[in-house]
Amino acid sequence: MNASRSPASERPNARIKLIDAAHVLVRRKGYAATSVDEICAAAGVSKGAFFHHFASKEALGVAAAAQWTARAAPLFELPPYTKLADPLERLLGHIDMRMAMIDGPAEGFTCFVGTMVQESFASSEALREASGASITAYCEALSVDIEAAIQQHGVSDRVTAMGLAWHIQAVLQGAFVVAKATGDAALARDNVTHLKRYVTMLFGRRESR
Amino acid sequence: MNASRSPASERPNARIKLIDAAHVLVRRKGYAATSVDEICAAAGVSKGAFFHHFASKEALGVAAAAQWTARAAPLFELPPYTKLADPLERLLGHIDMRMAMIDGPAEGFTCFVGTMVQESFASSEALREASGASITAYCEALSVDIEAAIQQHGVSDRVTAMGLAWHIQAVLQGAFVVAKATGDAALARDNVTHLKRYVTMLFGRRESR
DNA sequence: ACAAAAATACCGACCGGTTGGTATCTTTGA
DNA sequence: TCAAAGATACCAACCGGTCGGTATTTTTGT
Repeated sequence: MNASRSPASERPNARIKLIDAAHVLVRRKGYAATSVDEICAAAGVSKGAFFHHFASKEALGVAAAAQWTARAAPLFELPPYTKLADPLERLLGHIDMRMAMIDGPAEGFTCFVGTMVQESFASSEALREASGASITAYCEALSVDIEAAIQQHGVSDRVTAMGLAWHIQAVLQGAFVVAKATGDAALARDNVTHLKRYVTMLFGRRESR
Repeated sequence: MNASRSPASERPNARIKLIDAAHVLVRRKGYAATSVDEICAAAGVSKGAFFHHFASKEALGVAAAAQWTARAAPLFELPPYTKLADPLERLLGHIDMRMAMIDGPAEGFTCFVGTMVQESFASSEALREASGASITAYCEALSVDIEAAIQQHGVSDRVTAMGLAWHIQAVLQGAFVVAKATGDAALARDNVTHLKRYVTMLFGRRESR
């Protein structure tokens, strides 16, 4: 039993630096336009190190998608509103937080896996699957509070927790496209305002403020 | 006065074949991953012809974005629901039509400019601008009926015609991302159902069906 | 009316640079 | 001591783009 052993090859430094660099560069330029050399340069790591840790550029993409999921996890635990008693309040708090994140240049708030899957869904099943898994994990995390809110407040027929979670995800992804196309983060935030209004109306609340 | 003269370099055959091929290939694989050679092969045209009609790959992207706008125009004129008297009914009919279009493989119903702008917004201002213009044109066309519906039916405060048009656009773009990530067009259609429910609620209608 | 001239459409070989990936060597740490 | 981590050098395929040239159509001068 060697306790000093890292659990699953999570020790090395170059590996995580390469993944971080991929997150930055792919969000800015897309997956195909980002070269391995660029990622290495941004990570301050040699090309030999890259192919020591990853069998291919595609393998890096898969690992970066998994890391993206891990990176999103704190969003569901850390913020103050996650301690609220009412699950609907927690959900609306989450939407507010996602809206507040949409600020500055688009490459700073857009979704790594959302960007990557747009380019790879038809050409790489491995990348598509990894991206899909990351997005699905986000929706499943969201659906916990949504399900509780449905139990507590009731909701219109034919609305499921996962269905609404996917809709929230879609509005966010769509807002990112709008931000990229117009260069205007405020326009993207307006979409999330519509989303919040929809959720509020769905659960039969008066519109606040 | 020579009446047989074509108006503005719209005559050649290779040009439109190259743009059509670009629409197909970029929607399937993305802009960066689609090579000029591939586009030429798909169009059945030589590389020399490509660079005769377009100064660069980027110039083709700009032209293809403009053509994408032209291709979308009939959506606002042809369908039967565009003849309805109530602008809200026309709007809901349009949403229904967009939902019905989401079927089969994702490359068949997703948005060329939406895909392209995701990759190019930070690396090519020309492509970003051309894509943004195409999306904006769609929103402006949508906003005509929305504005009329607001006048006729009234709507909650702080909702503008263009703002709602952008939201509709965002939900569609987001639905495309969901379809690509999951490979499930039905999941993408569910998002548009949420959108239709939102619009219906916004205008104070009872939910139909 | 008609040939010369000019413009347009198109071709495919070719270029320098970049791509993802490999082979080999050196360093590090326990 | 020895395997993992990292670096250097290198490769063949492919990239966007150029080039010299031909075929066809349109314009022009008389």
